[in-house]
Amino acid sequence: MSRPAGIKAVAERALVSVGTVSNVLNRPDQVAAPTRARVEAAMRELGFVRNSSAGSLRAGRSHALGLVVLDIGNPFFTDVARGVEQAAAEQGYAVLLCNSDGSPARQATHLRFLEEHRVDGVLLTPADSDLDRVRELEARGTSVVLVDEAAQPDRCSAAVDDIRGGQLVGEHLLSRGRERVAYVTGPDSIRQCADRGRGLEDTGLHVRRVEIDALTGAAGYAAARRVTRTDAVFCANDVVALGVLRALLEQGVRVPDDVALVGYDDIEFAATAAVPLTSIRQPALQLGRTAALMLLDEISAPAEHAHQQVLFTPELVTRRSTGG
Amino acid sequence: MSRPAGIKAVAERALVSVGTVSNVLNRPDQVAAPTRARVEAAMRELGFVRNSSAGSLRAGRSHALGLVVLDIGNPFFTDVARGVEQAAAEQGYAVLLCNSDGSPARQATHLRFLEEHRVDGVLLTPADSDLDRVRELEARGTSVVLVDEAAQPDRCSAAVDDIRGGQLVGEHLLSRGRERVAYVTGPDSIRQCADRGRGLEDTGLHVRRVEIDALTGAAGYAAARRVTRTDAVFCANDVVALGVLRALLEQGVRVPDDVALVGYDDIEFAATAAVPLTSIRQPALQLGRTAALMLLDEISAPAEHAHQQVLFTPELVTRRSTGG
DNA sequence: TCCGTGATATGAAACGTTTCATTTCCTTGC
DNA sequence: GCAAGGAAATGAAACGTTTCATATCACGGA
Repeated sequence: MSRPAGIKAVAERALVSVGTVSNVLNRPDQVAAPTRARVEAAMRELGFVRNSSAGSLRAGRSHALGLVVLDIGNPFFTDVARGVEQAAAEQGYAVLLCNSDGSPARQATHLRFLEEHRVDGVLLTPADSDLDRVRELEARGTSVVLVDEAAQPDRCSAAVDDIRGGQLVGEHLLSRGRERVAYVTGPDSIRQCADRGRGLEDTGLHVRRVEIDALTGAAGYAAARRVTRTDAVFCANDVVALGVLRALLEQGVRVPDDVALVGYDDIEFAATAAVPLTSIRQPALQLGRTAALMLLDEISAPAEHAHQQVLFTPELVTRRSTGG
Repeated sequence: MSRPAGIKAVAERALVSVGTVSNVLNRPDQVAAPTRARVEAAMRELGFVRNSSAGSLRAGRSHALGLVVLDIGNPFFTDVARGVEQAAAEQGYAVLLCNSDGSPARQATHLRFLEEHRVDGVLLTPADSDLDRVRELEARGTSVVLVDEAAQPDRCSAAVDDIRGGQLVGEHLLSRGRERVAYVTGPDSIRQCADRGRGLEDTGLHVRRVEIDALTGAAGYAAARRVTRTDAVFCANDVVALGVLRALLEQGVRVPDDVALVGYDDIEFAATAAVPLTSIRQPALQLGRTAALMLLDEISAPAEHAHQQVLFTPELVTRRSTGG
């Protein structure tokens, strides 16, 4: 299997120099129409496919962005990814999508991979409160924008106010007369979990933490057994909440009569749940879009670029799981 | 911003040749321990990160696979992706994940992107019954394995028997005494949709097709209005079914008393739905794994490789939406 | 003493682009 | 008839690796 036809073979067939073929590829308007037509014909005939390795090696940029999300199984993040891809595509950038599944080790592996591929910038939902690797990445020249995580002034970020989200939940539960709430959440090293809990506690509710090691439906299902003597359960996200819901219903617990239940993210499936789920809506698509636009701005004009920390406001969506 | 340190800078600092540095990277056991240590130290000190563009340019392979899925928003496909990534990682391959969203145009864009990146192979869930682009890809030397789609003997594939899945649904509905079923589905150009419908009709049920243009919850919700005079609804997948379910409940239709409802894929959220959903379970993870293994086998030993068409069998999971 | 051998290390060529200084060829105005 | 200028095309260098034929060295055996 010989190597596929390159720019050189195309040049020979079209009777032009390789420089001209490259120009057809990258600055078509600087090539006379008939020449261009000849080159394009040659490309078609030879089945030419540009080798982007060679291109980015020489050019020093790849026209690709990296996106590392926390959990590709969570519809919230697929929406974020969609937003990123939209914005990137509009400017001719491709997106390499990676899933850390909340593991710092996998995150590190992916960042390394993206850096080896010389992506022009990285969008990261950190799985790790320790941003040293991110700083190293930046030190070597790769721009990083944090997604769903607020940053210091030395970096761009787009996030949603999780503390406020937690408060919204707390206030809502209080208004429904609930006072003893269990908070089913991941480890505090996941900032979203910590902040939502903090917001909840801000409202003065009596909160008991029930920690799980993965934000999955299965983990939520299993954790439901540990939820006792409460009149409300708040889960760090909807996926977990739906797992908890299933367990509660199987145990014969009435929702919301015995226990109110609140999730987070307002994923599509929250509305179709056995008991439609009260949740916190986040502008996922816009979060991704905004983050990508900031990154692209930084990439295209590093000099004039000013770092920005955008903070979106979450929104309470009440449904039957808290009494509708 | 100067370019990051390369193999050459490392070589200078460690007082060895570039060849030796490359050996440390690729054949560490052929380098004497003290030399290797010196080189590794130099790498650390310079913050060396290998440039994979240069590597794959020269080597002719990228140690990366491409995966194009139909719908990243469907948990079924994220499970497939997980299976693929697992298998790939075990053999030191990375996976570039792309989402066609069912659009042939987006699929074509992604295939082009993957080819330009010279991935060593592609896993594809076709958005398009026309496989000409795939054949071109293969003709230029990229192996392709079809996922969730049965192939001819000239290509590997891993799929689940969708006709059988449709039959399972039909038989089940008949056993529950339902006779007039609406099939809410995407265009027949999506083979999964066509086959599941065919299987359903095989059982002799009276089937009325209700076509939607995207397999989303929203489309299902909207389509529910067009479902009339039936005692059962079968949806091409669970995401759609959950949308239909929401609409039915809002309309005051009782499920399953008035209308039985069946989905497909058995995604996690099917079990926690307002009315837990009868569905067809598919071995998503294993599907991805198997496909990836076949692809990797073809890549590593093209000569001995024999194409295989694996067909998994789907499984009916009955829940309350069809009377439990 | 000398040769053969195996373990290490070397250095230059090659991979397929992009870039840019230069050349070639036409137009245009005087 | 000629210079100036612009448009179009050229060709060689460079990007950072991998690979491979070759060089170097130490050691054991004859």
